[in-house]
Amino acid sequence: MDKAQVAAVLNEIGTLLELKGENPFKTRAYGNAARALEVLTEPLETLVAEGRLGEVQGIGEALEKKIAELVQTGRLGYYEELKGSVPPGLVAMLAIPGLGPKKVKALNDKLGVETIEQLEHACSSGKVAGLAGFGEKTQAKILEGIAFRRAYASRHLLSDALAAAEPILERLRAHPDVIRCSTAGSVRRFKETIGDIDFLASSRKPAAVIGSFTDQPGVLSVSARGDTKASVVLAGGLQADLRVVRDDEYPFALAYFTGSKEHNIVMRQRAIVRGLRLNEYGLFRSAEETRDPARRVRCRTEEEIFERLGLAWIPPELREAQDEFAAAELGPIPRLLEWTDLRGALHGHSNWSDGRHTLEEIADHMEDLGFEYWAVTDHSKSSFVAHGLDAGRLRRQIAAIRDINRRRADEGRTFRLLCGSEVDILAEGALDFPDELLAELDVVVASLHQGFSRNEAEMTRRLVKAAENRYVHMLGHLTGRLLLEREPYPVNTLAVIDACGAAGTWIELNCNPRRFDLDWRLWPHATRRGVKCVLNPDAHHNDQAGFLRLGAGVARKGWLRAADVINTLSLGLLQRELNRKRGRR
DNA sequence: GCCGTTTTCGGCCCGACTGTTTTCAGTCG
Repeated sequence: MDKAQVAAVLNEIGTLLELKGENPFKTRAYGNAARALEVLTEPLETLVAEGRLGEVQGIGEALEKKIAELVQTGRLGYYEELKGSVPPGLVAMLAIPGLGPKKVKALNDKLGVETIEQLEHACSSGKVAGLAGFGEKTQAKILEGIAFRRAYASRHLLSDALAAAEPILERLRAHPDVIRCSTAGSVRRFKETIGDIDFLASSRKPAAVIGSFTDQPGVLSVSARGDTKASVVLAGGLQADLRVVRDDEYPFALAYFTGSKEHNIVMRQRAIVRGLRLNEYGLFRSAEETRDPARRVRCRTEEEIFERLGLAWIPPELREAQDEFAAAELGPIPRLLEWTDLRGALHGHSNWSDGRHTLEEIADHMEDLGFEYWAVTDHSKSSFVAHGLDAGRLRRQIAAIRDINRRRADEGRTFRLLCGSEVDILAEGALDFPDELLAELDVVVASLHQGFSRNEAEMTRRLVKAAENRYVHMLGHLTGRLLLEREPYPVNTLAVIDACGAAGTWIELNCNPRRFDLDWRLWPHATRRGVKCVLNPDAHHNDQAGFLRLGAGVARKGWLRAADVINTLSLGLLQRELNRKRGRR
């Protein structure tokens, strides 16, 4: 079993233990261990084989044994026994708002409910309202939750959340009673998928701000509305929450509601060690009084809160309780990539394959946006559903691009299209075009589009072989995942990263919001191995140049700086790097 | 189940809200 599978089992054990009514700290330990595994940069098997698993923070004696059993045998007796003792439908019920482990357990114990369908039936017939601790409102809320779940997905793409958030934030900014406002939560942290959208505002008249929020266009229903807090459901099933605080509380509330939960826990622990107490209202000098402004440490910005806790300011994207505290203790966090650092992109499509626009339209649009270069990398012949190019059409496209560039040069314009291909990686890692043809191109992206059902060893071998080809500049969307749709194909990403490091091959961060592939969690490891990143929109339409802005936020989550990203280079320096891979000067 | 410059036991982040209660448990973020 690989670490992702082990982590999934540990998370599930945590959930199952919750449903059995176990000590909440024990159940949390499983979640913590799963998170610790996800960011390991050494192969899990190595740690297990060398008996060093216990050295990982969050993994003790008991979990070390359980994880070793999973890695070595692919099974865990404890897990199977536990799983057998809890009806699988109970886990699904936890996803219904208002239902936690205690209530689900009560429903199961007292009514024998084991599935969501049975729960719906029990609610409809009024049995749930009669239980101790339940009532009419809870029963109605459960029914509503079941219907909502059926109608909408529970998580959303970052791009959808941002598109919904921007007009709401504009409206807040324009409101006369709003002093400061921001998105918070996972949107502000640029998580690749989002549960709900959080907003924070400061005001002297919270009721007016709350009213404007719940009454705005696009709100389908209001699920909660208090004095300082409201929740609404937007079109598409997205939920949006607004908290309104006093302006002197704003920086504390912003830090608090940005999270992540795990990051906040460490922040609070740091406060406690310093004899302070941290919550969403402030940082306080007394352990007892947690609202009194007179005892609050004065901080006007998030920066000052971090400073008071012995830390440099941590950009929201990094607040995932991974390595940000260790880094922020040492001094300022390095300047992370900004999307405005990007000078162009190296993976995009035209209407020669499955893109929308002509070469001229692409050149004009990208030049207008201020880019210096843009690579056209249409599909190769094996991707026939995408109208992949054969050798003849590719050579004609090269000529067409050279012609466009020549005309621009004559007019004294510096923008250039680059000739490229997104060449298919075939079985056994062979490429869809011969090396002689690849050598005629400026840029080569190698990607997998077929044969996803091979096993991990084969998939890894194919990618490693492609990475070792001197004409391949980078691997495209390395794991093939489609967020909320399709899992990554099985591949040993660490081994592929190592091979890229050795061969000087770059790895793409595909900025299509359905992909964001390679995952941000792996970039710190890739950077340590000397692998450069390329931020690519994989654009099929000119509007998709905007994907680069989203991708830059995700790149920041991976601690990427401008120097780690190839397409921050000017055209001249880029061309030198493109040639260097091929052993040319 | 983990962890230790209060180290092998006794803690483990903390407050708001909701609905069900008559003093609070459960859920959520």
